[in-house]
Amino acid sequence: MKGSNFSSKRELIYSTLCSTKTHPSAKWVYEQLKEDYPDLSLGTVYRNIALFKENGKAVAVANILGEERLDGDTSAHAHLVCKTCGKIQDIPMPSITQKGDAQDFNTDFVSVTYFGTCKDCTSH
Amino acid sequence: MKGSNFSSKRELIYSTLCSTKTHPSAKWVYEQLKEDYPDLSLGTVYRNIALFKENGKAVAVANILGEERLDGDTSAHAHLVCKTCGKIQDIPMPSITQKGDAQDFNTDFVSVTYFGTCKDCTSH
DNA sequence: AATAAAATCAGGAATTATTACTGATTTGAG
DNA sequence: CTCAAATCAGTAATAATTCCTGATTTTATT
Repeated sequence: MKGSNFSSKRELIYSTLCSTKTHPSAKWVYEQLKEDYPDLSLGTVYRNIALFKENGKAVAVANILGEERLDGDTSAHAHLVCKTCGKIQDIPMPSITQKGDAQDFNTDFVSVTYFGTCKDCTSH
Repeated sequence: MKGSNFSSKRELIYSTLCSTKTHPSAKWVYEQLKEDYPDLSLGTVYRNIALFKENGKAVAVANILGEERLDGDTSAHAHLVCKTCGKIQDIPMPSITQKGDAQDFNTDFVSVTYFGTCKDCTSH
């Protein structure tokens, strides 16, 4: 079954994704690792991240400045996204009312994101 | 000033974006228009949609199946996104608690999105 | 209406994020 | 140890999006 085998590269990619609060892009993960693991391929990073998303081990936060930004922390929390510098911060998940009835929709994941401008980009 | 001039193409693109509840991609908008306006360019659609986003006249809902999906309705509402077929539905905006204090963050827009599987994709 | 400057456009090239393919390597089960 | 399945590197291919240039349209001003 896909994604069930052990894979040292997969563990590397996952731990790197989870090692930061910056909500990185796939390319960032690749760049962090390629120094120490020069035989790592960008394609492998993309493929494994796709697996993580399928298996609910990672989520896409937003597409910022053309790059999909990821979060290996799938616990309930919301995000602040600065449109100017692209910085993404975690904040506690606000409590939200139920989305009415079932709506004939099977929800896997709720995303709450505040788009705006961070302090640094406001003051400068 | 950019985006302030009248432009017949811009109006076309905007009205097409607002004419549907399907939350289309830029390419979809282009394809709707190119029949009747064969001298419309895809680049023009992208450029104008970028202006709409800058000016708060449109928002990106999510990147689904590799395409950025848009909404010309910027009134407060939430979305149901089917990961399987890519369909996006509007639902009323749930009431959410404040995001704590100001957090030193100037919020322009709050996005609430439920990712999951729609009825059609669940039953089949 | 005529004109000039600014804004916008088409068309296509260029960029870039992401995916697909292939043959080699690694892993897991017997 | 051996074989099949999973995974990988490397690279080619794809596709979304942006950039560039010269032409057209719009706006402001006569």
